[in-house]
Formats: sequence, structure tokens, C-alpha cells
Amino acid sequence: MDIESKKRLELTNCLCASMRQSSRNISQIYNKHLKASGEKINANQVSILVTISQVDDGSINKISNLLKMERTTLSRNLNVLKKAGWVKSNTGSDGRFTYINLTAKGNKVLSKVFPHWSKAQEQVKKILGGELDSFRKNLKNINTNLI
Amino acid sequence: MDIESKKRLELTNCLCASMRQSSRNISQIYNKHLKASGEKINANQVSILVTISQVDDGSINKISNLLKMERTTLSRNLNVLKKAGWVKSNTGSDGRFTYINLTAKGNKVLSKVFPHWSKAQEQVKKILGGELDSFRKNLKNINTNLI
DNA sequence: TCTTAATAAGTGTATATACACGTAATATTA
DNA sequence: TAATATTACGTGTATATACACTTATTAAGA
Repeated sequence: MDIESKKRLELTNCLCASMRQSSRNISQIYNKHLKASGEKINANQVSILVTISQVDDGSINKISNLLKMERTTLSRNLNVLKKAGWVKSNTGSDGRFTYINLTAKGNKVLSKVFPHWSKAQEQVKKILGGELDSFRKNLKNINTNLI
Repeated sequence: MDIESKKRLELTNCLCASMRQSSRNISQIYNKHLKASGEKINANQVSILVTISQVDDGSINKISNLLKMERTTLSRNLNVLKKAGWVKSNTGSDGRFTYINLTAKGNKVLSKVFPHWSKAQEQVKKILGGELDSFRKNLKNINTNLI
């Protein structure tokens, strides 16, 4: 009746579950450090701001491709960033496009939170130790070859 | 005015962002395979059901510790699983505790989706190739030593 | 025993995620 | 040029996540 112990053992080693767990844990670390900045900002938002800062007049599609983030997910994340005043959007000459850019305030907040982000990054690097490069390569591999 | 390119370069290599990206990508892979099972279930739910199946009368605190998932997050995830009929909860003799168990239906769905979960797992294993073990070790390291 | 801890879990609020579907604008083609 | 297809983006809906706060129950101490 119950799921066999063999299957259960396999399921226990689910890579997706481990991945999600690590993602939650690491996110919490970064967010705790970012909180110390005094700004109401999180790691996900920082990564979106950074990507936007690298592109001039990027469309939502373009930014979402760079972030490998579902377009509609990014779209809703952008609403939060716009409300915070860190991002502005303009309609292009082609009325279908929405061009996304950082505001001066968005640039400022990035500079302000950088040292706190950096502490989080160092903390995670420390835990990975000598495995850092290989771990990075594996993540890149997944993010490139999956789907 | 703009955030300096040196900082920007560092921010571009954010381990949290890479982690979240991988987590999203891998989750989508698993969820696509699980969808083929015909059951309305996702990878996160599978991992919760598996954990519950390993413990008898586990409290919410206990299950959340095993999953390293925030208690309130698990609590809300459990509502979905209860609604689906895969999980039942009982109040213990100590009125503060809620004991969580799988239903027969929950066991059945685990067995049913197992082969589809397995395909997803194989797909990710294939991408990691010889790096699988080291990657697993790194995730475990993060999930053990973080926080 | 009555008051006060401590413990377990729920709720409010906000953000993140993604699939299915809809809409508006531009491009293509008959 | 009018009909159709394509493209870019938004919306509806559902789940996931976590912090701050609250509530209910039991345990401990005066």
C-alpha cells in the first residue's frame, strides 16, 4: 500500500528539492545582510536592478531573457521596483515595447546596498571554499543547458 | 553617478541570483514531467509528501525542520495538500500540536507520479554528468552550514 | 493555585513564480 | 488596402515564500 522504500529513498535525494532548499537558505542569508542596509530591498530585486543597469532601454522580453526569468514574473517584479522609484518604464516608438531603465534613485540604492550584498556573497563563498569555481560552473551549466 | 563598473561586475556574479535561477529552471523541468502524470502536482509538493511519508504523526515544526522550510511556508503549503486530499492533520493530546500524516490517496499519488519524477531527475543528472556527486555535496554543505 | 514562561501553530501582509489566456500594436500577405 | 499573423505585454489564478505579529495551549514558578 505505502510507497515502497526503494522509491522513497530515491525521492529523498531529489535534486529539485535540494536546489529549492539551497535557494531558500541562500536567499535568506542575502536578505538578512541587505536588511542591515536600512533599505527595504531583497536579493532578487538587486539582481534585477543590476541587469537593468547593464542595458539601455531594454524591453521586458530582453530583460527577462537576460535574467532567465519568466516574462510575467519579471513584469510583476518590475511593478514593485517601479513603486519603490528605482525603475521607470517608457513606451517605445513601436507601441508594443516597454523600455525599462534605472532611475537615479535606483542607481543610488544599488551603490548603497553593495557592501551589504558583498558580505553575504563572501559568507557563501566561504562555505563553498575550494568548491566555489566548480559550483559556479555547475550552476552555469544548469542555467545554460536546461530546458 | 552610475554604479561603478567594478561593483557591477561583482554583482553580476551573484551566487544568490544564480542559485535562484537554477532553482527556477530545475523546478520547471520537474513540473513539466510531473504534469505528464495527469496529476495536478508539482515538485515542491512531492518533496513535502515524501517527507511526511517518512514520519509518523510529525508535527508541523518537525516536518518544517526536516524540510528546512519556514514553518509558516510549510503551513500554507500543507493547506493545498489537505485540500487535494493527500494529507490529513489531527490535533494531538497536547492541544498545541498538529500531527500530519499522508492519506491513502497521498500515498497513491506518490506512487503514480514517481516514474515522471524519475525522468526529470535523470534529465538533471545527465546535465550534471560527472559533477553530480560534487554538486550534491555542495548543496548539502550549503543546506547544512548556512544560517 | 494563580500568574507567568514557553511552546506550537495561525494570520496579516508583501513579494516571487508561472501557466493559461487576453489585448493591443505592428507586420505580412492576399 | 483589408484581412490575417506575429509580436509584446498585461491579467486571472494559483502556489510558494517569509517576516512580524497574534492566539491558544501547556509548563513552570511564586
